[in-house]
Amino acid sequence: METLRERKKARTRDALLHAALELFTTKGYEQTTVDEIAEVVDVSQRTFFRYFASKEEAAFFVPRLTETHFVEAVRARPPHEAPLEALRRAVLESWDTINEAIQQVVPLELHMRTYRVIESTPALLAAHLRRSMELEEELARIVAGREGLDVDTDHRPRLVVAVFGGVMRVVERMWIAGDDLSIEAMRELTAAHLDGVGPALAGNWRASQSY
Amino acid sequence: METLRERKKARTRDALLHAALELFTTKGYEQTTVDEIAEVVDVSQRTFFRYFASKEEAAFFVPRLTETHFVEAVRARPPHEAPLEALRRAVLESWDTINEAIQQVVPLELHMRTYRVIESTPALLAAHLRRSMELEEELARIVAGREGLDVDTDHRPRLVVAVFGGVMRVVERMWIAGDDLSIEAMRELTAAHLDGVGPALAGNWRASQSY
DNA sequence: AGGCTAATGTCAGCCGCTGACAGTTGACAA
DNA sequence: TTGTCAACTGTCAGCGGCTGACATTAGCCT
Repeated sequence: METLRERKKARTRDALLHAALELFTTKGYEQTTVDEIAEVVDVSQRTFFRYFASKEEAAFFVPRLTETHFVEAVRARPPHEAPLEALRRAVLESWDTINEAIQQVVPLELHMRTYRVIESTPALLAAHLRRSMELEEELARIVAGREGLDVDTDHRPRLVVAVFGGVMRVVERMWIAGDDLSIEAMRELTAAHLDGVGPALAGNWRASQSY
Repeated sequence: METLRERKKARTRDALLHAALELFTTKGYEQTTVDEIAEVVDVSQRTFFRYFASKEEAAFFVPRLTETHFVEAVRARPPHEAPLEALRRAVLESWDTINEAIQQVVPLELHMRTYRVIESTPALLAAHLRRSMELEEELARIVAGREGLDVDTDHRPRLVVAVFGGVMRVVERMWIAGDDLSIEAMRELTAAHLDGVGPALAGNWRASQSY
């Protein structure tokens, strides 16, 4: 059974998150002060920083959820799949199942708008890229593990992951720039672009020699 | 002939830059306050911000020089070279000629140490990655221009550039992590790694079909 | 009911950064 | 050389993100 205190905390956090994203997407990230966010929820500014380590963290709360969701999907892939194939299936699969997880926290449409803000706000874009880099490092280790390789001596895991990450970033930008902000549109873009690079890199590593 | 006023300005800027980098590399970027930097040079904090738009900008002053140097080297490459080949030659070439340009502003060794700070300071790393992304966009357009392609319809320019950028970032990290901080070491790492990926992507585009 | 602890508010303060205004110093012509 | 103009600088006041310390409130548990 969930205690009252816990429910209250969850409600405050959700309210803060919702207020923050709503303000970010309407008046812009930089134009929004933490005081404003706190005022909407009617708590002190100090309380905001007890829930979120920084203003930035509020913007990235949902993206963090989708990340862990995706990484788990990658780990769950059968080991016989080629690396890029496993990554590909994991993204597409997680796109399908992430919706409900997101919507329990924030309206999907608000999340979409937030992505646009992230991409168009220099400070947030920078943070996003750094996080992507950390994610790629994690993925490289997973891929290396699947293939029985050492990520420090064999560079191929990092290479595929880098290519994969590069494609995903391009897809993100196209999705955000386009009109259709639906998950289906994202699915299609992802599939099409990954199919494009696939042939160039999806060879059977275990049989081929390294470079 | 250079006026006294201009010389004074240049001297102040150099002093601020030097003091900033020296402090960043000894006590760390976050631990260094702008007041401290200004105090070393014996100017007001306000003056610092008249020379550098932000504390960050001081850290990236020299990197910005090397960037423009490199981009110009790429533009100068003969158009018959394949894209990746042109990029490869441009980096290696600019490594050789950038030294003097740097040393006119800051001791080379201080610049090296600064790179380590950038890579190990989250906020700086994030800014560095964002700048890399902007640079890749510029390079993609240059490559597309050379090949007579439209960067918005044909994704191959962005792909090579992304791969190139990915390799360069890996090389940067290895160089910084290693003991040999010389330009020669950087040259070797760059050459070796680019030779590795080359074969996989250096085909003759104009003859081959797009995917 | 009352003690314990988690959650919150308040306050003071640091740091990055900016606008406004005044004072100083170099440039340049009369 | 001197006086005028423009550039450079210092000072000050203030905003916004963020933090530590301490007091207060509110839920939990016996």
